[in-house]
Formats: sequence, structure tokens, C-alpha cells
Amino acid sequence: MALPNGPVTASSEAEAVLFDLVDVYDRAYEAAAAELSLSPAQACVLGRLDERRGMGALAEELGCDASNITQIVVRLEALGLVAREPDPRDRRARLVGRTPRGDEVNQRFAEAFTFARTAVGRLSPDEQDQLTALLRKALG
Amino acid sequence: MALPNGPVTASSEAEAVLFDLVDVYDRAYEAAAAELSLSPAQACVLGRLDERRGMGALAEELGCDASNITQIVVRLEALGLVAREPDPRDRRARLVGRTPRGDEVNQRFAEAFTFARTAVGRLSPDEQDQLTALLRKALG
DNA sequence: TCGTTTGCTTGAGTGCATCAAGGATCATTG
DNA sequence: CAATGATCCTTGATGCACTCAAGCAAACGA
Repeated sequence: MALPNGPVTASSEAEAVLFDLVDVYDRAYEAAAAELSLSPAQACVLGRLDERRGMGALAEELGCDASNITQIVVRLEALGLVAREPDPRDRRARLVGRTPRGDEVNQRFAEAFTFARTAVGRLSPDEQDQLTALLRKALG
Repeated sequence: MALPNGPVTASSEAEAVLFDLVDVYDRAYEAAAAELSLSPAQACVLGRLDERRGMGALAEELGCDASNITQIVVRLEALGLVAREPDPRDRRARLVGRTPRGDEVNQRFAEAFTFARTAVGRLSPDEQDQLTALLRKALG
């Protein structure tokens, strides 16, 4: 399991709860991916492929190196969850998209990752709005 | 940079903001660690060593394998930030603790990781209390 | 056309993470 | 005691994520 990204010493209760939230969220994400024998990175990439797109676009969207994406996509392709096709508009580029099996696995992942849904579901609609507003403000 | 742990498709605004928060938090943590030439895992372990403790205790607290901790501690030791000493009470065990340089680096990391502090600081004291209460409720 | 930029891949290197296996020590029990 | 089993940690092997440098092929621009 990935180590938590959190300082032990929080200078306020709000900070401490924030850390808890992030930690639990990350672990839940990882666990949901593991249920489907995926790494978190694989689940992430798979989730971005509702539409076909180029490798570069994916890398930029995810904020990482293109060669990183190549590797992850290669593994997803080996699992039969993703397919790469030549881009008819640009023969340098390759478009990635989910296969039907990829769609299915992605769907099952979305069902397995219940954390955010469950957490928000514990709040009333009003509280959800409050939380959204507060977090937006906190994010600046 | 680590890929985000978030589904693109959130079924509510609150979920989407939650995802944003986690993503920004994780990236900020990683960036703060990188400023000090540390990996997130190294920063995490370093931050848990306000007091000397055994390797096993560290592993249990962080929810990972003991051999994982061994590796990370070995690297931190090579950087001179951490030292292992035999436990006088149990000659199987080794106690890990920060060196003075480790203290200094940890302090600088705490200063570099401004995200949680800054985010909470954008809220009034009342709002901070509300956020804390809402997140506690959401975490169940 | 020629030089540059773009899109992606490859290769090398590092670190995190997990598992299996093993050595040393402790703790228990007969 | 001595033997057994549990505990603490390390080592070795493996897989994946991530980064950087290098390179190829195609597109673009002067």
C-alpha cells in the first residue's frame, strides 16, 4: 500500500481532517483498482478514455511524461483493455481508446470505488452544497 | 509526477471538488518533498520520526510491509537524515530516529508543504469548524 | 527542399511496493 | 535448561511507476 502523504503534525483540526480525507481517499482508490487487478495508474488512464485521444494529450492532461503514458498504455493493451490505432490525420500520432472489455472493467471500477459517493452520501443536499462551497473557497 | 487518483466522471459537484482537493493535495505534497530532493515516501517516513521507534512499528503505522520500510530507511540513512541503533531491550529490533540534519530537513519540509495550511487559511474560523464537521460526517 | 518541431517509443536508471525466504533473538513450554 | 515457535528485521527477486536522454518518423515552415 502506498505511504500516506500527510504530515503527522497538523497545526489545526481542519488540516488534520483534510489529511485523513486524502489518505482514506487514496487508499480506497487503490483498493478499488486492486479489486480489478489494476494499479492505480492503470485505473486512472483507463478512466480517461471515454473518448479516443492521442498519447500526448493524455500525458498533458495527467501532467506526466509521455513515455510514462506509453508504458502504462502498453500494459493496458496487453490486458486487452485498450487499443492503439494510427491517427488518420497525423501518421506520427496514435489514438488510444478502450476496448469493450476495457469499458466493462472501467465500469466495474467505477462501481468498486464507492468512497467519494459514500462520503458525499452521508451529507444532506444542503450539507453537500456547503462542503462544495467551502472546499472551493479553500482551494482558492 | 504521480497520476491523479480520480475518476473523471463524478456524479455530483461535491465529488468532483473532493477529487480536485485530493489531487492538488497530493501534488503539493510531492512538490514540497521534491524541493528537498526527497520522494513522498521518504518525506512521509521522516515526518513520523519525532520520536525513535522500531521498524515494525513504523510499518504498521504506515500500513505497509516491513521490508518496504527497511528500504526507505536505508536510503534516508544514506542521506544522513536518519540513524538506526540497536534496541537495548530487544536485540532483534532496531530503533530509527532522525539525525540533527534529518530534523532540519523535516522542518524545512513542513515549511515547504504549505498547501493544507494555505487552504485552511482561506477560511474564517467559523468556516474551518464547519468544514471540519462536514468532513468528519462524510468520513463516517 | 532543408531544417525544425512535434508525437511517440526505446533504453537506462531510480524508487516504491510486495512476496518469499532466512538469520537472529526472544518467549514459552515441557 | 533445551526445544519449539513466534517475532523483528533484512535480503533477494520481481513488477510497476516515473524520469531523462536519445532517437525515429512524420509534419511543418521558411
